Amino acid sequence: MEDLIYSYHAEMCKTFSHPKRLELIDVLRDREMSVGELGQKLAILPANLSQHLAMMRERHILVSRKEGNMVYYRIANPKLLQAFDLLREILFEQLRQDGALVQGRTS
Amino acid sequence: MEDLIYSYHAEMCKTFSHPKRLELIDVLRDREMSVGELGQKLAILPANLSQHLAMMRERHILVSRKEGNMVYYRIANPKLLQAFDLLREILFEQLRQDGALVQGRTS
DNA sequence: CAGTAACTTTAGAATATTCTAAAGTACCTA
DNA sequence: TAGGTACTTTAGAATATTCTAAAGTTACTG
Repeated sequence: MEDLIYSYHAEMCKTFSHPKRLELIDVLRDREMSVGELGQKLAILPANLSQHLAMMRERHILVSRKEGNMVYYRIANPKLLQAFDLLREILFEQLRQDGALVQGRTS
Repeated sequence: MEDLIYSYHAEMCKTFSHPKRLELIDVLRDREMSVGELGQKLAILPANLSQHLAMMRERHILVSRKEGNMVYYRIANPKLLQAFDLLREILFEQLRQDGALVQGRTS
């Protein structure tokens, strides 16, 4: 039974295992956006963008809404951003300790 | 530059994209354990367990300590558990809404 | 209704992940 | 130092993920 929960949890985490999907989540942080708008921000082919969006929609990470010709996506659960930010904090703590990512930092 | 951060972030999340690795994190929640002890709890072949542990060690999710014949693993950063729990909360909210996971629930 | 814009889906090649079995290393103990 | 215990590494087959290009769908617009 617990095993099933770990599997669901892992499925959810797979969503976060791709840089472009993380970027999508980050870009959708404050407001919904149309697919076209997302495509402009992300430097990615439309087909590939659509695939990433579909995956996140199926896993209920994103929610979509159709309006005429356009489809708008937004983050399903704002708690997701808290988790996102927490992981990023951990990441920065690691990088600070390891001294990686030193080159190119502006701050 | 941001791209690099998303990549690091995604790399970290790959660690959480496997049920056995999530179970390892959960089992190590309260205290360090030897590899043997982990093997008993997890129903997994030693070689495979070792591979999962190595991956998490390399990504600084776990820390290991050798004592004589045995190797002990523990969670590197306690904030990780906060993120883990937050994601699990989101997961349960989703499951409650979707009505999945209904069969087999004891509570 | 023909043409176009905004997305999505499919197919399939390239790449990455996962698992098992076998071999390897390090340390302890008689 | 021979043998055992605890763990790791390697090799490679099975599976899953990702990307591109091409074709498909839906809705608007003249």
